[in-house]
Amino acid sequence: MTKRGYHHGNLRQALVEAALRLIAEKGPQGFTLSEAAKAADVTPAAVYRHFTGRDELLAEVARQGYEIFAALVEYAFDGGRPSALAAFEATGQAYLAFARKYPGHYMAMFESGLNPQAWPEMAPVAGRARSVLERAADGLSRHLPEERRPPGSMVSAHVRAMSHGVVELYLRGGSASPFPPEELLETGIGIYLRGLGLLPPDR
Amino acid sequence: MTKRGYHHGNLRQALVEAALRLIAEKGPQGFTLSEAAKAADVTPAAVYRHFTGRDELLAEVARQGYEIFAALVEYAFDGGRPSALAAFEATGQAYLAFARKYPGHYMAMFESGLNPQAWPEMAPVAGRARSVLERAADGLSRHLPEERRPPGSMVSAHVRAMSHGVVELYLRGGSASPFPPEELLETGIGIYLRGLGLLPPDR
DNA sequence: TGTACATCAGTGAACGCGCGTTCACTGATGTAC
DNA sequence: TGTACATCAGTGAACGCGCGTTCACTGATGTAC
Repeated sequence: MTKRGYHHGNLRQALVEAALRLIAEKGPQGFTLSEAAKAADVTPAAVYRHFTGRDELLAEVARQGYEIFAALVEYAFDGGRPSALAAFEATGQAYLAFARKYPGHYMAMFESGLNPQAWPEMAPVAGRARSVLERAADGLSRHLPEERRPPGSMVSAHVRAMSHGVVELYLRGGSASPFPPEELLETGIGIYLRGLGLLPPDR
Repeated sequence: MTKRGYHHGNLRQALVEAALRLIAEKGPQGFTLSEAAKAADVTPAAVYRHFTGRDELLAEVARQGYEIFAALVEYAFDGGRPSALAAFEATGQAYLAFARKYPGHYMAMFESGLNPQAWPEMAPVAGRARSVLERAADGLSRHLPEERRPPGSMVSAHVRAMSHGVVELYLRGGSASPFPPEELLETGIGIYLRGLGLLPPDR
């Protein structure tokens, strides 16, 4: 079933995976084309058979990350059990779990500084994940009285911001905190949803 | 009043300021000692009269950033008007304003990946800003009934996470949002404080 | 099945570049008398 | 005020390194007959 190509086999994907490991280790800025090539047991020049250069390889890593992330989020909401609210509450945790489980993808997506719009293959995939989150948030806020119903795009931006902040400061970074990142995020989002009126005011 | 040194004047600070501009332009990873030297009209080797190397220069930039940030936060809370709550609400905005006004400092502090603990001159200053925020949060949560009173260190971590997330995703990053970062953060923190019970449930 | 040929993935050497860092030096500044 | 000397901030050249990228090539694989 594994169709081997001419020489190496599937060098393209092997390079992506090597890059993934390197990015997770040293960050997206520390990742180099040459090292990725070496890790795939290949000359740097060979990379140019599959990518136009360093940046396109990095962009492909990010693109695959968005693919995985979008699938994850879609699945979480399609099977939104026991309730849409509970599923949405889990969003932040999904974000955090993704950052833990796919650090290379996460860094390429959110810490590399590359602009999704500049890579035509990446933009639509990135948009998909975002739109799922927004629709879920829209669905939720419909339970609120109209006069204090923030748009779904705002709610999902809030949750995304807090999740990303926790990842960068307390999962990744040196910022010490007496609380594990998961707890920090769970409590933070809980308080936020209570503030929205989606959870009862007392415990 | 401006005491000129031997040749250049105050090269040490001139280098810090050159670095600041470069970091703001290209990020902390893109900043190089050689370019900073050139921007200060000096040979790269001259840098070694004032710093042990590239990383120490970067660390000094971050240290000065923490100094400014700590002063800013301290001032905001000492004159906490019209109320401690209002002052605390403004915390996030102060964070965001700092990121806008001092982008080079901000990046050196939070995006360079350097560990404050590794730089003895930096750690205490970094700790000062954090402790002010925590004490302010502690003061606030004392208004809450004991059974739902999260520790100040948790509340300030939540606010810090959301602020940082907004900066990275919506101020800095390419993530488009229909809302300006300031609005996103103000609404986010408002909802959060409402969830804490520090603001009335309705508008 | 066997042979001649076309394709093209990966090689190996080379390029120009900018990096951080070192070192012996030089010459402007500060100081002692 | 003038002179001899000490200091030390900044110079200029050099280093070894790894980077991304290019190019003519080679030889394993696929294909036509």
